[in-house]
Amino acid sequence: MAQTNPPFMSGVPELLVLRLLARQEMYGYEIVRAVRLVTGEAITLGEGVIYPVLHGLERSGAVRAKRKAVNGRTRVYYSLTTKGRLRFDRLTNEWDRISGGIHSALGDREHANA
Amino acid sequence: MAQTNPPFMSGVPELLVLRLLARQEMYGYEIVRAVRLVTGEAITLGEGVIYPVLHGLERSGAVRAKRKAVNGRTRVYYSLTTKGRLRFDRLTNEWDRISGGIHSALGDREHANA
DNA sequence: TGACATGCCTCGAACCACAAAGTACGCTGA
DNA sequence: TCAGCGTACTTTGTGGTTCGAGGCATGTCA
Repeated sequence: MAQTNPPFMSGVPELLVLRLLARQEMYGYEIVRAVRLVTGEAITLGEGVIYPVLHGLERSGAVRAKRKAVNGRTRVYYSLTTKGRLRFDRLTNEWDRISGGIHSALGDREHANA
Repeated sequence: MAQTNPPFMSGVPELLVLRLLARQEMYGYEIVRAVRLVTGEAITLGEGVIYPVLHGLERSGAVRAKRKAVNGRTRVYYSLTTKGRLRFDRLTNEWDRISGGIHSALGDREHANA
């Protein structure tokens, strides 16, 4: 049912969340919409994906949570810690390595029609 | 132990196998070494990854297997079917979409240091 | 005889992305 | 007053997938 493990998406939610939080602190619902924006509509992540990622990152000390009351509503703002910054750098390198490798492999696509 | 679900690797083995077989027929062990080569050492896939992928692709009709005796050893050569060709095209589009989205999101990395 | 490369295969574990649904609040309009 | 909608956070269950380790067999070379 849940079309799980779609191709090429492992690790991507975490990378995108870290990327957004590297720029500025944000809250979950905001991140959900921001992901669509910054990826040019190419990637959409539901709340069921974002919140667990956020909680996992907080548990591992990569982000810090701060509750704020806005319009009588409570929002949980997340910001990157030094540890999160490191994790983001490491993940980015990893992404560059993998996507670079695949780019090489896909290479000259016109020659693929053997 | 088995460091499963490494970031950014879901769907990648299948894509690479299809890519190699789109060029020419190959056997499992050969594919293992070829992956290292065509990705510029960026990606290494063990036999424990390649063989299950091959079997899955065969089961779904994307590749055809042909046994050949070479030097008294039996090799199983795999070649792409029309169905496999379609699957490869679809996966490639998917890869372009996702990697493009991430590229946009990562965008100007110097501005990431908020 | 032993060691090593080739070649195919299986197994179990852990991880994690996802959809769906549930809770709750505040605003607006009828 | 009540319905409906957008915001905001959360939990649950599922299942697909990669991965390391290792088993088995053959051929070659020393």
